[in-house]
Amino acid sequence: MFQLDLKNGKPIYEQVVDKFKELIINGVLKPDDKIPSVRDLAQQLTINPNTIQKAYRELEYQGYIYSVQGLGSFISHPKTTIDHVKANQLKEQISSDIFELLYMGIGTQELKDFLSSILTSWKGGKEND
Amino acid sequence: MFQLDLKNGKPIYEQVVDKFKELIINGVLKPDDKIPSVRDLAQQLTINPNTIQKAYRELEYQGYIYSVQGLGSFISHPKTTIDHVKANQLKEQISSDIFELLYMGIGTQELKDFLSSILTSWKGGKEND
DNA sequence: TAACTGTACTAATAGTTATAGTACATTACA
DNA sequence: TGTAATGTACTATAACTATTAGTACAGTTA
Repeated sequence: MFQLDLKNGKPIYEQVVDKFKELIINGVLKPDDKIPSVRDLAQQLTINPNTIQKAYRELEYQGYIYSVQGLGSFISHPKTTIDHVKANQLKEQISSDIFELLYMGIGTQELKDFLSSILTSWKGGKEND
Repeated sequence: MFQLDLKNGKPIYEQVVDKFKELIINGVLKPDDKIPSVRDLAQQLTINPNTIQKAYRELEYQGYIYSVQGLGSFISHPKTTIDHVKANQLKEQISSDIFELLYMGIGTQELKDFLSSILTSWKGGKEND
């Protein structure tokens, strides 16, 4: 399903969480899609099942998947209400990253073009709904 | 000089690093400004000097400060060349954060306005050079 | 010399991460 | 019914990280 970088410094379960979030946000995984079982994915990635379980628990806590005993784990439906606390955290992160880029000397026009290209490339799986 | 959140989950030395980076990037601290000694800042924040030392070592490694034995630690002059590896890492982080905001349901126009306001507010201490 | 500075260690403690193993409840299906 | 697969919840252990504590040394200033 995807690759891991075990020498990344970043905890394995966080890498799993991030990968799934990326696939969900980019529309590769769609609502009610089934994801591999804890034991299967652990075997595929040759890591311990507990590590996957921790990742799935975190993904469920963050609202990206839901799990049903005996059935498996599945992609959640997007929320209809915005979590403003989380949104503001993301905004602050974006803000400080942009400031750091500007401090490093990136051109204002280059930065604008980069941000425009992100907005343009946003499809997010909405087109197939 | 600033406040710490000891119950943040984030390591203390990383919080110190981030705070200094913020002050430097926003132009509050200017090149060759002296920052508190390892022992002084540790006393101010009531934490261990080794934690501050680790933060300063990291800041020096990242190029934000320079230290001179017997003299103290000071704000570095901005680099004249862009670190493209670091710039690309920042771009990827910005990109995924923006996608996450869009996935959460933030309006495209609201996002554009937010990004514009960041660019507008960029002064970064260049005006007093 | 005395006081301050950064730097480099060792050691101990607490917390986190990952692995290993076990057990139990729920679901689907033959 | 029974079996296999699933999620879930534990305990235990080892390795690593973060933090504190203490000591020591070298360079700078007055």
